Amino acid sequence: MAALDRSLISRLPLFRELTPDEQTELLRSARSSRYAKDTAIFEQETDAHSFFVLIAGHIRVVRTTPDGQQVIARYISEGEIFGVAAALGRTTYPASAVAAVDCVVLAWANALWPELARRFPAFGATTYRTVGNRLQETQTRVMEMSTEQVEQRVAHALLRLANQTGRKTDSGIEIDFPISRQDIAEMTGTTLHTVSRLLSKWEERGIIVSGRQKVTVKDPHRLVVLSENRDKG
Amino acid sequence: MAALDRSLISRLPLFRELTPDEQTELLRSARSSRYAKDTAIFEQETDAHSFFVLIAGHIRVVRTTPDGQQVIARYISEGEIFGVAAALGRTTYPASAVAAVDCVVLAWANALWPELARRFPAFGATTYRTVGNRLQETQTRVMEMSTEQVEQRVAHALLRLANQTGRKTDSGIEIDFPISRQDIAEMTGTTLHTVSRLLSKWEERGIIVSGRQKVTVKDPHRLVVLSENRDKG
DNA sequence: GGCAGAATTTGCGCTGGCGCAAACTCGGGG
DNA sequence: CCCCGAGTTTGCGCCAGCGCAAATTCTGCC
Repeated sequence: MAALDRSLISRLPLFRELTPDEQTELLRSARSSRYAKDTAIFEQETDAHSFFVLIAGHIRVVRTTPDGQQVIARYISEGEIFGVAAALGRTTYPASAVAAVDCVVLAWANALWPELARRFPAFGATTYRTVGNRLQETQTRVMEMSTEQVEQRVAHALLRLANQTGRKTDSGIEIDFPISRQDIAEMTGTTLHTVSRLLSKWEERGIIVSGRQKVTVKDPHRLVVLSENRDKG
Repeated sequence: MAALDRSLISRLPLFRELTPDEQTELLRSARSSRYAKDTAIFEQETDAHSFFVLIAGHIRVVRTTPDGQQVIARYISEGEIFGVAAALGRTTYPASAVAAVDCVVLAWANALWPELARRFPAFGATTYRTVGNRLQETQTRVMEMSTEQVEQRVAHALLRLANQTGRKTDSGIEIDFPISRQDIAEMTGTTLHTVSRLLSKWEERGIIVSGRQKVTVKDPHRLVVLSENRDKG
């Protein structure tokens, strides 16, 4: 394996508080891998052996129900840490991680976590802050599913995707990885049919443009209105 | 304030890995308070000043939407740590904590967290394990809300309550704090009307008995069947 | 012991969104 | 360049569960 270059991580918030030497040291214990689109980085319920940082690409975190239905827990963007079972004392991964596009990933063996967290406190702290954010986001999602209509939830989901992974184009903010109606349905607790109908309606009104596995938000503001308003359908 | 007795916490899993001396030391930096039923230990969005351990009672963790609707994030039982904003680098509480019955609570100033976590690694590790469990539970709840019918969700919620806080009586497993139909609705994303109808139906069939702010599970097994089965209404 | 208010039950009508099915469209591999 | 299959759109019928409303039953307080 080639030595990993510090430039891989020096720009990422997760590592920014570390000195160059520390960054180099942290990298020395990591291994890097590529994952082709639609391959799994790890699978739900399997023994957690490593934790990861996404260097390039997008990852879909998916939980599968006992009867095989899938729910998308979240998307991971570049620079984010994921699969942090070790930091939370878990022995298995509670979900699967699947490359949404070709990805580059750094991995550390779980056994290294205690030492790394001790040696680089800022790294540990950032990780736990991330966990805290995800817990809150997940609870927010429970709230949305409890109190909002499907239309509001899908609007919220698109806005979140646009913010987190949106790429500005001349026609609007494009979600920069392939995402199907089915994916959006699995993020919002509805069916691909309902998502399709909503996107069609919004496209008619010029709020978005969408194609096969592709959504571009043209008018975020009107989407915000939809996400807040129980009526105004 | 009277000195806190080590017997308060020595039986709790959170502290069991600590030596008696360590337990005493940990207690020295804590303060204990009582909260009457329906009073708040902390409020959503306010500055997080402390983290807590519940010594006696039951606590409801509630999130309120911008338009005032409430969702119950979880119930805290005796011995559990809660309000751990500090450990996750948050500056405000993401939810409110309200005493479901009269409660006794230990509190530590947030500023103490780093030192305590360093000094008592087992304490920190247990806390993070708890956070990990809650994250997973919350994601499970998202899954349930995405894929299950209301009847299944309410059955799941009752089973969870019975397991976590159930008290065995001669007539079944009684949830040992006052819980209204409205509360159950806020846990499962439905309305008190629907909960009431379900409980009535289950009572007719002898699966539960229920009264005002009270539910006793008589036949957990049939409740499990209901929680798993999309039909068999 | 009685009363006011809270919690619960139950009826009824309506509808958002699901399930099913069929048609259509697009993009990539052969 | 054409074909195949995945992804998407759209129509249609139905029903779980919500919203509203009213009646009923507790229960804690005075």
